[in-house]
Amino acid sequence: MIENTPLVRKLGAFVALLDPELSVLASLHKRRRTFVAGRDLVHQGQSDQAAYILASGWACSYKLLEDGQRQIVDFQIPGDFLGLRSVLLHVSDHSIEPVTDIEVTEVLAADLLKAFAQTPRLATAVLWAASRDEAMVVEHLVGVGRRDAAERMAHFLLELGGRLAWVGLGNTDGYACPLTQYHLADALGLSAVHVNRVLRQLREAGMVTFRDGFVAFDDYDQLIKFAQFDPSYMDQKGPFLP
Amino acid sequence: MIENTPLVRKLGAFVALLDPELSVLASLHKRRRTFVAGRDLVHQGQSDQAAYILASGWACSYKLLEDGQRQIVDFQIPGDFLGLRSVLLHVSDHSIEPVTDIEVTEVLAADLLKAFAQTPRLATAVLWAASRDEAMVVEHLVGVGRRDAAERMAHFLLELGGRLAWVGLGNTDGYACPLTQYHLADALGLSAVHVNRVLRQLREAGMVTFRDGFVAFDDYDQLIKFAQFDPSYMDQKGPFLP
DNA sequence: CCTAAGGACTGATGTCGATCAGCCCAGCAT
DNA sequence: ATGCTGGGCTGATCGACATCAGTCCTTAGG
Repeated sequence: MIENTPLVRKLGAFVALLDPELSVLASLHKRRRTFVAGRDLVHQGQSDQAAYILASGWACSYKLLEDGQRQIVDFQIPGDFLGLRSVLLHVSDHSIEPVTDIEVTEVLAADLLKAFAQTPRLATAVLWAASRDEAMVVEHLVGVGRRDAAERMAHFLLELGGRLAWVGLGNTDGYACPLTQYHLADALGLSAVHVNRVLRQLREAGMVTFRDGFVAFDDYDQLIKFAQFDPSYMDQKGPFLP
Repeated sequence: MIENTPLVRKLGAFVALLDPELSVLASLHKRRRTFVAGRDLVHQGQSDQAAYILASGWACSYKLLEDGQRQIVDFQIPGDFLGLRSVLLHVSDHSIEPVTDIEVTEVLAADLLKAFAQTPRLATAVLWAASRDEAMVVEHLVGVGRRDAAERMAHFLLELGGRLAWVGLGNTDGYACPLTQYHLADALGLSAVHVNRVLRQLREAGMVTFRDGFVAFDDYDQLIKFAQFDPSYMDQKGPFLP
């Protein structure tokens, strides 16, 4: 029997992966490595030979400005690629920090490109996955550009919840969330102080409570409405490349 | 002789395209169509069977919020895909508006997927191109999240200049730019009023002048420094998939 | 010829969120 | 037991940018 990793689940949503593809995919999983929370595994500007697939834990990718400010671009949860773009572009345009201790499997650039050459359907599947990730970055951009702090926070917590539900780590009641308020601030383009106030505001409005590493949706429907959250772009469609 | 379109030039930067790939690419170019400025060619929520490759003119992709605000995610210039993500994800999560009258060639979803299956290297090349585009959206996100209005504007104008230079439509002196101040506002997450003030400020500082559809870099080096612009992520690397 | 409309531009006023300057608590190390 | 550190939390002040309310100019249309 072929293994059923988070990645296989993710890609399988787009193309019905056949045995040859699955075995190529399995052959990619090389060394298993672990990293401790807080110590970057990739630095901006570094040129990389390997990408990783996140097996457990949370990470975030971010960019640093010269004045020391940082913008978190995305959080990665199990099943996500780390540093795929770095490999394709030959150099990392961002840094990656584990939010918690994490486990990853290493994928060598050469192996990945070879795998694409051998199994075009796999390349298409990865392209699709990358598109979904990009759609999320775009949504993030819209939030930072055009939503006020509270809407932005609400939207962010909902999206994260959707992604987690998606890999079995959450539901409409809530989810475990190891992020600090500083992480939220850097992701949402706010100050940590203001993040705190906004969280209080949402809590007092009876919509979400984020406390002790747990996000609880107190009134899911109201929150969706408040955030103008459109769940459709996160819908899982069945495979359409047979 | 195989044709040399902007797209071929773009993809050729990553993989050395061979004759079979080039002919598959050529076979993608189906109907040629034109659209007039201002009338959307793709609507948010619409499900699409076709993507386009922009042959001439400028377009922009944007998302609309319920309250009527809009965020422009990216501008497309000749050689760029329009709506590639819509095709891959089966539904468009954004709208596309031609900024000027444009010419495009249509690419049918089915043809594209078939082309990927036949020529894996082409799929890899498109994945690479998509990664570069995503890197740009990420940079955009950083700007909107963490830079003040003037830096944001400066950075944006430089990046656009880089992309245009890249397809032969500009250089370090400046470039023709059909955008209105409203476009800039919607792209940068500012009000049109403030865009105007910021442009004045940059002009009076002797860095850039944007006037009458033309962006002139008055002091390129100073502007780069001011914007903390890192040109490296736009560097053209030679092909590395032989 | 006159009007309408879009785009650039400006001053006055208002507000959202940053910044500054702190307190409190839990866990951990000396 | 006593600091120290990281994270959560809070009030006061300040500033960047939005909003409002216009003017001016050019082009297009009746």
